[in-house]
Amino acid sequence: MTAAFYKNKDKFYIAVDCIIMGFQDNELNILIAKRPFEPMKGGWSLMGGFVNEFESINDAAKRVVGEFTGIDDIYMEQVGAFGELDRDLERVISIAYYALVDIEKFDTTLAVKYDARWVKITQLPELIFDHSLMVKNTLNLLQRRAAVKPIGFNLLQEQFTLPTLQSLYESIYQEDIDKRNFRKKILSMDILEKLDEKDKSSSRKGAFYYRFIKEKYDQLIQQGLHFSI
Amino acid sequence: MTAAFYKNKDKFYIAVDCIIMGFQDNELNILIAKRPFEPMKGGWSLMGGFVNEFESINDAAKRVVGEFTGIDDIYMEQVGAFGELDRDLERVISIAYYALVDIEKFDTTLAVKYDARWVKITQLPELIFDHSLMVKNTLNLLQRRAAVKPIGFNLLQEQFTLPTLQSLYESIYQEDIDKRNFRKKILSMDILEKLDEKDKSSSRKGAFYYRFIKEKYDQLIQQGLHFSI
DNA sequence: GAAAATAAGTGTTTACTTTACACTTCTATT
DNA sequence: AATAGAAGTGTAAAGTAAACACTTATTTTC
Repeated sequence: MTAAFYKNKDKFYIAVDCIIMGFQDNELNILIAKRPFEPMKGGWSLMGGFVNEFESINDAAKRVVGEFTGIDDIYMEQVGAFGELDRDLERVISIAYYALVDIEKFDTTLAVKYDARWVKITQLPELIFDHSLMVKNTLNLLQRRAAVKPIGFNLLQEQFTLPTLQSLYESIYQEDIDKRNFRKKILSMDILEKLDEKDKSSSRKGAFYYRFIKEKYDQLIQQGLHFSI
Repeated sequence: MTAAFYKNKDKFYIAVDCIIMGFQDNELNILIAKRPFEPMKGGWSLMGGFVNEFESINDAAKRVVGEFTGIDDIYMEQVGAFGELDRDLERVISIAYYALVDIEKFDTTLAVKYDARWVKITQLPELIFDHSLMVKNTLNLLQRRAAVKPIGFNLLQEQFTLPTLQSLYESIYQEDIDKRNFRKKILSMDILEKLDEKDKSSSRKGAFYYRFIKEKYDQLIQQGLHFSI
């Protein structure tokens, strides 16, 4: 047999649908848009696009997130492939990726261009096709990942306060965390650097800024230890 | 815009590649075969097939595993989509699934038909394309899943001994487990039923058989408790 | 039929991790 | 000078995980 072996096989459109997450007002937000074309025109949808012949699926996802946010150094991970029959008019198999972005870097002119907006994860409307399922699976995956890898920092600016970091994890796990226990744990890993500057925007006392130091994290791993929240 | 929107998009062959796992000789085994066609003819390969137009990707995976094992009540889970450019001569995007089967139910005539064989996971040869990566990701996923869900039983016959169950987990985690701690933990969940019969095949004393009772597991969950090894 | 061989089976102690919990400090505002 | 409000701090108790060695049941051997 030769390449002709493939000839009688079916071919499919492949979409990438991206769960683009940002952190705003102490909550995870997801970028969604009104779908501009049929089918399901006008329905709320994740940001998506089609895979092109000469790009990998990972590259396609990176491209799509770049198109819709203007950001291109992005932490992404695949959620999985979704391929039920009734997903679309034409058969489309979709591969979902979540992306963690610093919402401050978001190019807001693109929100206008694509009729997109950031919506709190707790207040998402019903999304088209299986997009709601994709979000559900993403949150699941994110909860497992964020517990053992320092990926949460991708959602924050370089400098952040511990109260902010804590509320990020509270939003990811959707449950309250004890302030003392949280600080004890994150600081004991010695992967953060305390800065002299304070953020005074949310209290009179002000909260000190910290930075995540990747080198210190790498050291931790080299010692056979693990990140864990 | 209408369905015509899709018209200028590229289409792709979609394969499902299945990491079919069985448990034999106290070790996880994976079913692999010599590839019968080009490209990479003769290379070691996972069991795979192409997705057809009128089946979901999950159904395609079930079909493929059925074809190669003769078993059709199968625990499966998607590992993820693999879509690098150099995977094949023609562009093929592949979706990997792992399947946990009771190797006793395996139809051995199919092994002959497809030139397939069970190979210990610790002794796998280099596989074609990104199949080795798929196996690696599967073991990773399986380790995380098996720790919190009672999926290991899918690899065993209905009756099994605790020493067998333990060696299954040891093979999944690729590390030794303390016998007393293991028994304490698994028995404390009260999801197994001890039978009167013994397996005398591997010791003079013989080891009692146990059965996994799904109803007891469901009860556990209802009580807000969790399976955990 | 007694002794040996071998895997199955059994509890307790120690270390570690997680959870629960309340007051003081800092600083802007009144 | 007093007040308001979030930031910041430590300890004790409970629960979980890890370490560890001998007895039991049965077949095989002599």
